[in-house]
Amino acid sequence: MVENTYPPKEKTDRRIQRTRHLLREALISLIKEKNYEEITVQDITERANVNRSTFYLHFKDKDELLYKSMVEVYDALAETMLANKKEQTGGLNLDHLSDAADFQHVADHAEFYKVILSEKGVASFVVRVRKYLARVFTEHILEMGVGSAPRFPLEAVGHFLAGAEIGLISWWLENGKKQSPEEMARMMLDMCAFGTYWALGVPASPQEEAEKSEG
Amino acid sequence: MVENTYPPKEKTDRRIQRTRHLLREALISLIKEKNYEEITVQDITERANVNRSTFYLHFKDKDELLYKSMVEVYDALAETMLANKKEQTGGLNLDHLSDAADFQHVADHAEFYKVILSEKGVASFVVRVRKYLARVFTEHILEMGVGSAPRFPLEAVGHFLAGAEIGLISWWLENGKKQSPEEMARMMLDMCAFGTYWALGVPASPQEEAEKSEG
DNA sequence: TGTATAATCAACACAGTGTTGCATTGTTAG
DNA sequence: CTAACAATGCAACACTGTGTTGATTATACA
Repeated sequence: MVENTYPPKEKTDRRIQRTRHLLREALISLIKEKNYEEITVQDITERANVNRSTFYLHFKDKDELLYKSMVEVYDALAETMLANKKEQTGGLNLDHLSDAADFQHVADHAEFYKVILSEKGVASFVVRVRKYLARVFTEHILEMGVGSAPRFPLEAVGHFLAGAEIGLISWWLENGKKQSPEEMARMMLDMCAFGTYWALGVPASPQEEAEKSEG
Repeated sequence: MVENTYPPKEKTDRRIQRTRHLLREALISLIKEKNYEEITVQDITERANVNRSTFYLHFKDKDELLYKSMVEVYDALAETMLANKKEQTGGLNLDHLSDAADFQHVADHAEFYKVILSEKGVASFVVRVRKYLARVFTEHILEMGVGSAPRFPLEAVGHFLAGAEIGLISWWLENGKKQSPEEMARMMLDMCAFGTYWALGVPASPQEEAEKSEG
């Protein structure tokens, strides 16, 4: 009897699991030491203690290895945010935009994100995540029902939020994750909702308050 | 007589200028077509119509070529922001944080930034710019004199702002720079000062307003 | 125009790649 | 437990790109 499941299981053999895991770990471990671009397949297989030809049985090249690792994390992120969205019950508001769930997700994959968001990291992944976040934020803003007169293009706001979140996350990871995911979510939410003047405990300058009430 | 100037002029010879310019342009042009990592020195010299060995008379490898191109832009950015800072006269406020000058700088180097911030771009440059912006923002916040009780670590706010600005810039460039630098600066400033609710023309939710006034 | 020096060209050893055929080992199903 | 077979190890291959060299040609500048 054929199982005919999708995605195909195919990973039953422990050797496959073991090899792929070793290669993945070796790559992550190497990215900590040198730029991704400088890493060779030889380096990876050497560290993984796997024959070089075996590498090619599993991956086309090192990019595919990285890509498949990324997709795994990326899918987990998407899943996290989707699940988070579904449990929303009416009364949508910006709270959702930075529910602790996404910071929790980052914490769960801290090592991966720390490496990949660093100077030694991979541009394509960061940009992809930023675009993904921007899309999610923008869609959510739409569902929230914006007021009669949004002052700026919604997409711009989405990208602003996405960039800001990545900025916060990078700072968080580089400084040893001293805050809890909940604290980080609160930071994100508060700064988005009330602005940075408020976050700093500084009153907005007079002319700006004037502009605000006139607008 | 020895000139002994610093930095050394050395670029008097037109041949040098010409060659380096050709190589730089070739690299930028190639990044538009394929990932930076896939580009070879051969590709670059071929497109620049320069002998491969000539390349090595000027640069150690393609990383150095890119790095020197980056530094040029990066220095220009730093200079822009420093000049901008100096002409501030008392009454510091967040306005400075996104004076149109930096968006103007990006506009002046639009092609470079568009490529380098894209999926095909270079992680190290983006991270470096983000960190630089975060530092500038944080320092400025300090000089501004924060209130007695900043609610979050100042560095976190700095990284939030830096990420947000990069998010906005990326969106701007990807969408064909339809806004003027001044419009972009206004977006950045307003969203930072008043928050995204305000930017969207949506009132903050009641419990948040309560939290705000209690804080 | 003369001279310094930049660019070209051909050739080199060397790194890493991607693939192959065959031997060896480990896993799983029966 | 054992047989079948799938995954891995191993050695060798052609190929591409690198970084350097020495001799030669082209050109900028004074």
